[in-house]
Amino acid sequence: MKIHALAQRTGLTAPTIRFYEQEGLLDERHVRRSENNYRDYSEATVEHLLTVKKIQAVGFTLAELKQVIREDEASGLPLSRVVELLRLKLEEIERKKQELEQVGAHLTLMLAKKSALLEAEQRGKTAVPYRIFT
Amino acid sequence: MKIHALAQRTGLTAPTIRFYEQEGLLDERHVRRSENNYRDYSEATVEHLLTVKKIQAVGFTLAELKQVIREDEASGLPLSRVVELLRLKLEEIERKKQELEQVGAHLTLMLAKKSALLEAEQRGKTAVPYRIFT
DNA sequence: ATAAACGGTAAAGCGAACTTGAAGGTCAAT
DNA sequence: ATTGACCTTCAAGTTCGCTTTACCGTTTAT
Repeated sequence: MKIHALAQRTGLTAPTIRFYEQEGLLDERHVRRSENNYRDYSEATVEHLLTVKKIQAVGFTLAELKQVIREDEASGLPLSRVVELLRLKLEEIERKKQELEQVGAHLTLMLAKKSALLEAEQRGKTAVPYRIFT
Repeated sequence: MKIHALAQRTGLTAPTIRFYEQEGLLDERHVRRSENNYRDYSEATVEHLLTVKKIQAVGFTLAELKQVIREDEASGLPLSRVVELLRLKLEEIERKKQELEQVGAHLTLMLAKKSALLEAEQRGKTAVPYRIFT
């Protein structure tokens, strides 16, 4: 399978796949070349890249992914380690969510204040002095 | 007030303040120079930068901020416009939160599956074949 | 035979928000 | 007078995940 076919199958683009290779997200067996120096992929690579996409989709960065792949190549990545990594990432996501919640709450407050002010202004027809965003 | 003092007061660094100036986040009256060509700031700039920080903290980018500052300089930024901007940003934050929620849900599922597998493995003492992260 | 479609490489660009580095001028204290 | 702290500018580097550009070789179809 040549690179554009693989791209089709995985929903990535050819440059992205080359970039992933360069970044070490594909190990030796996924980087075979045919006579003409074209990259030649197997079904296994389709699987591999789909897995990469999944892991990325749940919030892992490419650097973390690379690390995981290397750990797996080296020692087979025990299940307990996978569970640990998932737990850590889940905590990270939760933290981010909370941050957003706080920002949202803050924004909601600001909005309420400004809306009230706006209504007062419209009712009283007199411009109320205020600061932008405070 | 010289730049490091301002940095102290605002919790920013001097390079960041210079960068903000360069990016147009400080208008003329915040960019005075004294004899020796050192930047010389007033209390008003402390206020201004703290406001910038606040707006940034609720999710506006520097580019958006710059835009807001320019609108305000030009036409005084009507309250109705501020309300509109806040509303839009709040929607954006909500969207991001939902994304994180979906990712979190997905991660939770993966974690549950792997945890179950891990327990089975420990109980049965026989390594269960599995794929990392699937 | 030739043109389109595909493959290859290397390097640069993007956007966001800064940080860091190089190379120098100024000021306060000893 | 000299050290060290602080100021200046301009340019380049950082991180992330790609995309784009430029330029070249190969294969396939007509």
